[in-house]
Amino acid sequence: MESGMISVDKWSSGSQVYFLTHLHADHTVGLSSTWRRGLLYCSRDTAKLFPTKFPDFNLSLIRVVEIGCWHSLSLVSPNSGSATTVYVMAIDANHCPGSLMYLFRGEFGCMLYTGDFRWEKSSNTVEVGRTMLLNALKNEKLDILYLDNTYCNPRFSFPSREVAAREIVDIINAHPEHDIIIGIDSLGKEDLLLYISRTLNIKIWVWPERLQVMHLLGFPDIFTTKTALTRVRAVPRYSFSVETLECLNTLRPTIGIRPSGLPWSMKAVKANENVFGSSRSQTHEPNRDLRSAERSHEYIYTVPYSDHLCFAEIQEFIELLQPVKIKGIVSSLSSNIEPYYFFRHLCGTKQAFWRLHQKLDNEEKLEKVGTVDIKSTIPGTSSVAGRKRKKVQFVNRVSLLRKSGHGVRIADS
DNA sequence: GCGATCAGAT
DNA sequence: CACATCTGATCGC
Repeated sequence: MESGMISVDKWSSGSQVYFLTHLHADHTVGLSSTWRRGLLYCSRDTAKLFPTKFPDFNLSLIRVVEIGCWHSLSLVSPNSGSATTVYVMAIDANHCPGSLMYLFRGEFGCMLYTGDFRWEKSSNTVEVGRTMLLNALKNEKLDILYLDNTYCNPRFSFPSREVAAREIVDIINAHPEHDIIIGIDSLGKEDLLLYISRTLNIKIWVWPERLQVMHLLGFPDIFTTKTALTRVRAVPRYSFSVETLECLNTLRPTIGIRPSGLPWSMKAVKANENVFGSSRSQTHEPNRDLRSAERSHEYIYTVPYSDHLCFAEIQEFIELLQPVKIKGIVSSLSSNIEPYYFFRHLCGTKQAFWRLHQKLDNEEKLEKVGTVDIKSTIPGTSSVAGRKRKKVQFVNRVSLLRKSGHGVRIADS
């Protein structure tokens, strides 16, 4: 029977209340202007932006969750059918404007749903979030951690956004006579644009809808839709291509910058090929020596500016919280796998629990993550050939899982 | 005809 | 190869 209490980033029916971590499109699949399944909890910034994405949404269904304090929800226990109270605290997820993680406490125990997040040592937001989490958990164990496992593989090593932003400014400074275009999405990377603007004392062009988002979020007046005012333009990522750059270069010398992308993963694969063999005694620091910006094309620079945490940050986060159990919130075709594949040894209590489940998980993994590159993660694992045979036959199932997207229903009966 | 869902491209 | 998003096709009402 499907009768849950709480859904996070999941919009099929059957829950009493619904939580949204942030407003990126892949987390709102199933939400629409005609929503009427129940109350929707989100951050203040997310609530502000809501009407731009869902114009006719019934705003009386939205509840703003303030960061850093416990809120109580009166719900019905799916087990007993009687009233029960659930407590929730929101923490800044440091992913995009308005993004939150949610810490829940109730009859089901204590669980944290991170949503997409970044966890940089150097970040003040992270420092605040760390304190909030530790205070909120105090002497209580975290039963389940729903984790952003987007980059949960040692191959994913990249610098803080602060470092990446400096690299981008360096690239711009190295092209004083060029126009610059930067590919961004409809939400996110605002801090990068602010940093560029402040450092170079220059305005940033954005497209009109994006300017409206900036205004709604209360960013300083450094964004403009007037092309003549600046040589730096932030453009929708989908309109950013080799063809675009080649076309622009027939008019004016122009370079494109892509914050995020693949070169760091390719390099990291080479650099870390054997890393897992010794990784249990070794920490994975973000690679500071590697010059990470890469010229992937005559006019295009790709810089590892990521709004998701890297592998080393995942490790730190798990060591901090020592959850009993971890579940990844992202399923991917090939390059990441279930977090406890790497971090089982860092989980709280109940080693027997893990031993028991490891066998099941290994079998399950073949089905869920059929195309994972075993060689680059655990060299020398036996029966690799057997796993590879499974690879093809599970591709369809993996892609189904992938389409199912993010989100979870908590405390199903 | 419209929204929801999916496949494919970027 | 990753993410997040757009376009266009298809499905269901």
